Amino acid sequence: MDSAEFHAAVYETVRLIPVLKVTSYGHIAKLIGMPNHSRHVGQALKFLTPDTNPPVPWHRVVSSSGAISSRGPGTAGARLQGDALEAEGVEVTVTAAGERRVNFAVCGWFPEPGTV
DNA sequence: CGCCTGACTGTTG
DNA sequence: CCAACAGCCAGGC
Repeated sequence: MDSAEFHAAVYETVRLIPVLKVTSYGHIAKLIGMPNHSRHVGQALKFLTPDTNPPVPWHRVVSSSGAISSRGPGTAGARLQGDALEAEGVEVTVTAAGERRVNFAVCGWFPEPGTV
């Protein structure tokens, strides 16, 4: 699988995430058969732009702990992701440190590979 | 070929 | 809950 196929696989999988559900980078990696490529899932997602077509609901992908990883300077990206999730009706918790996280117990989506 | 980086993860104390 | 560590691997230099 080359880089382009990897990206495509990640995008396809992310589009499978139901509304009001979120999952983790690591799980996306497992679903596409590459359990050790969690970092590259993030790399594939950052390659996306608001104009990407068809659209990919990347905001439904967070770290394994449910926290939204801050990328780049400040919390701009994480804030936008949190807003996008809230806009869809997902419960987003904001800690005292301003860190955004989602409640996996309520909206976690972790199907076993092969069952999707 | 080696070294560093990163939208990561799991274990340990 | 948080910090430190140790794996992980493609991509840029």
